[in-house]
Amino acid sequence: MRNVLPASVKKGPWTHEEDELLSSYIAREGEGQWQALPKKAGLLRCGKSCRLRWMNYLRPSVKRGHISADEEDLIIRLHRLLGNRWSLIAGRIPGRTDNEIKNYWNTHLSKKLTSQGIDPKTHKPLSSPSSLNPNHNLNHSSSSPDQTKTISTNSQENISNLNSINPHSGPRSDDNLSHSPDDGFSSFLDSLINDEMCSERTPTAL
DNA sequence: AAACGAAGCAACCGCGCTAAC
DNA sequence: TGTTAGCGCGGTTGCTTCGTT
Repeated sequence: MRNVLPASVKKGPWTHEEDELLSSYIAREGEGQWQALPKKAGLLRCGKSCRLRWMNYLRPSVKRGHISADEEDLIIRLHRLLGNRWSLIAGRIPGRTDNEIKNYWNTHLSKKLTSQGIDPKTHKPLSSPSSLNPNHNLNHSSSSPDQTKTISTNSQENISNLNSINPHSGPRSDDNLSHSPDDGFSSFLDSLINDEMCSERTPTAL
């Protein structure tokens, strides 16, 4: 019933012409109506593919390229707080998309933390008994299906707090790249990040 | 210079949530 | 109240590029 695509729907890498069609259509008509968009824009893509392409690549506010040390540090802190909630993390880093952050984490940061002796899932020392989980004794088996579903205890606690503050559908954010720094959710997240920074500097304060 | 493997990244897939009917 | 369609998210896949032998 869902996602039944006509055989003519194109897949694979986007061409420059397709990008132009999509960008010009959204410039004229705006975002939304993704299911109807491909037909109206003259694209042989599914709506999902169009949305993804726009969100992750074509949108003017998307900042592509090198991730700075500050951004990297922020990603690590946010991941410690939120776990694999990439859209939430992306929402705190202007111009970065959830997909980009997810990829960067999987290809760079998880390895970096591991090389530093830190479990990238729990953010605890790999040698610490508390970080040992019977489900993932083999730290290098990154392709293990259950590994990706695991969220640290700290993260889960924080997420439950976040959900209670942000009651509309928990992890969802209306716009990954837009910010509303005045709302309670955002303030709460800021305070969590600050707490993290303080506790790192004074570990005994825990 | 060619072959091979590893790493990086764009894109796809499946699922869950929500709003509309 | 139940069903359906649309949207968005996280996980995974597969292609491309880069590095090593």
